[in-house]
Amino acid sequence: MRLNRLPNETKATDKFTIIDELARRRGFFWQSNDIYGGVAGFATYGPLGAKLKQNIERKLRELFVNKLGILEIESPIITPAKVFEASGHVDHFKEPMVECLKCKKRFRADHLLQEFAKIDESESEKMGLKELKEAIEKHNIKCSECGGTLGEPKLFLTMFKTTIGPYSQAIGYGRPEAAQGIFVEFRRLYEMAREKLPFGVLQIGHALRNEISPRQGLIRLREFTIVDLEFFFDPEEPDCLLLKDVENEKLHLFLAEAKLRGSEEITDVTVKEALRKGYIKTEWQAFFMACFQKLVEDLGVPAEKQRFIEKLPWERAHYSIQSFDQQFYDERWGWTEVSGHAYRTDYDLKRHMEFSGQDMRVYKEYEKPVEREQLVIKPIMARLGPTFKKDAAAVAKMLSKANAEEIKVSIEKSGHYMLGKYKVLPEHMEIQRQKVVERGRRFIPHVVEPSVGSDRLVYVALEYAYRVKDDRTLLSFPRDIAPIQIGIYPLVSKDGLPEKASELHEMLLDEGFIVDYDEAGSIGRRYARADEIGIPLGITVDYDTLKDNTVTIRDRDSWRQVRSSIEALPELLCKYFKWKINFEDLGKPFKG
RNA sequence: GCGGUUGUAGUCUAGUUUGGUCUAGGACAUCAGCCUGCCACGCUGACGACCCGGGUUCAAAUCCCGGCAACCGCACCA
Repeated sequence: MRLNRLPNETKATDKFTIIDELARRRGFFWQSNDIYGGVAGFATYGPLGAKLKQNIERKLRELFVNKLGILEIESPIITPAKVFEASGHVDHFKEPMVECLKCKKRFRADHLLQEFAKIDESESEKMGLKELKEAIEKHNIKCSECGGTLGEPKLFLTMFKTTIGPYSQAIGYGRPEAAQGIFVEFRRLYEMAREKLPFGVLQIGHALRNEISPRQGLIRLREFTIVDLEFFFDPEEPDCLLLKDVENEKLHLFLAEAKLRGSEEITDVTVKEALRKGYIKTEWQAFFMACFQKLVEDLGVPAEKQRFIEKLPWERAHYSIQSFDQQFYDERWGWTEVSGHAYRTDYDLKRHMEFSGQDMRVYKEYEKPVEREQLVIKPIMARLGPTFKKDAAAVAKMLSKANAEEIKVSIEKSGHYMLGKYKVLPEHMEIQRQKVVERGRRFIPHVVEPSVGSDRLVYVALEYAYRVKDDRTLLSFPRDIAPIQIGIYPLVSKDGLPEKASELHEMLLDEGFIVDYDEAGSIGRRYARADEIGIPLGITVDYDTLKDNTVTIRDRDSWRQVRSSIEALPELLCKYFKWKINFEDLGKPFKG
């Protein structure tokens, strides 16, 4: 990611600062462990923030788990080292750094070699520390800032490492992504999906990344909540069954090809076009990108403030062959990631298959069994034995595994076949054409992975909800994510109004709404307080309520009011919060 | 990690240059009470802070050193 640069003197009143202050003051989030000075990269959610986050995650679950039938699991954060050795994280999730001995500037060792020694990326990535050191010395690379000598390259592993139990050799890592918790359970999950592809598994949970220098509040944390969705499909049947639902959605793509040209050109295409023109390699990936655009839109970010930026090959994670980052436009930080969309292919399952020895393949039956002729080599042990003696068994095994066509060609041409160091002759084997019936095939499913940071969604929702109206702050949350749904206020705190309002409060709580009761201060002040934490509706109990059991309902964003009877409230409010009706439908216009 | 700037109640801040009535002032918020008739009214009162640790000094919010944290820049960012 390239953050847009800001002028040196940032206005003290930019949105980030305001939201940071508001968040602390009203209890959305703040830096953890403050009484001990705090440490960067950890945040605590207060009562409102915790609720906001839950609501956003609930929305995500409604979309993916409830509507699309994606399976949700929950797996541990601490994971045995083996898992991340298999996943490639132990090798890749670290950065070789060198420090200039003179000016103390630090650089990525591999990047230096790419830049100054023209060693290509794939090569420099494979280098160990020694090789890096030697290469730096050989090419006489100096500090690009001050010309000073560079120190020893050192690796910085960005996973948190720990030991499991009292055994120091039992190494564990804090997971840097929730995805591996899904991959390692693939076999069971596949059974739970009734052994059918495609299917998806989602996990929402904490992940740990020991960032070198986290900043930007909720945007970059060392411990954060990640939502990983692994969607498994048959690479030979990559069609997305749900593409119809999104194919005409417009996506703003910032393609790698444009980036390479140094251009900031945005390609505006529909999902359908993006696939047809090959901008996005797999249908399911395009589908999820459209879903996430919609989701972020529903959190308050208009589509034109969003884009998908394609990662350049060397920017991509080790497991991905195509990645897009979903970004939103942030006033302070510029284009900022909310989600990543990686085509992980069969990388992870394949690696776990290799490292664990467990079969991660699925079996798919053909519609009709396929009959085909196959050349089969049958070793004749009676002849192999006398020729190869104690190696005979090994030769026979190799022979059965070898490419039959190749052997046949070789034997027809030269009368023998070289099987490694063994020379095998026609008499050692029988070459047969066999009819083979194949009823299905085994393969490792491919995976597209949308991955999103909950904390970033919370931040984006806050930033885009922030408004100032008549010098008053309000958080204009979409009504379905607002931490508190309804405020109940007696117009004045006397003459029985508080009692009546409390009754209404109890009643709405009983109906399952999240309701706040407030009788402190003037009515205007209470409205203002409520606006600042984004309560969508305010219900005021006044003197008429005592007479005819009606109340006023106030809209946070327009400050308009309608009047409605108390009995009608539960149903009306329920519909309102499900977006079935609008504010005006809640009652008759009212002028206070 | 480096460099620059900074660190005073829940929040924003005055005071730091030139050490001393600073027992640290104000505003907003919060709480208690009065008031209240639809958009931060007013009044009375209460709660509440010098980032942490050393040092210099008769005396430190103020000066010095170290740590921590934040912001900005560099670097990093699957």
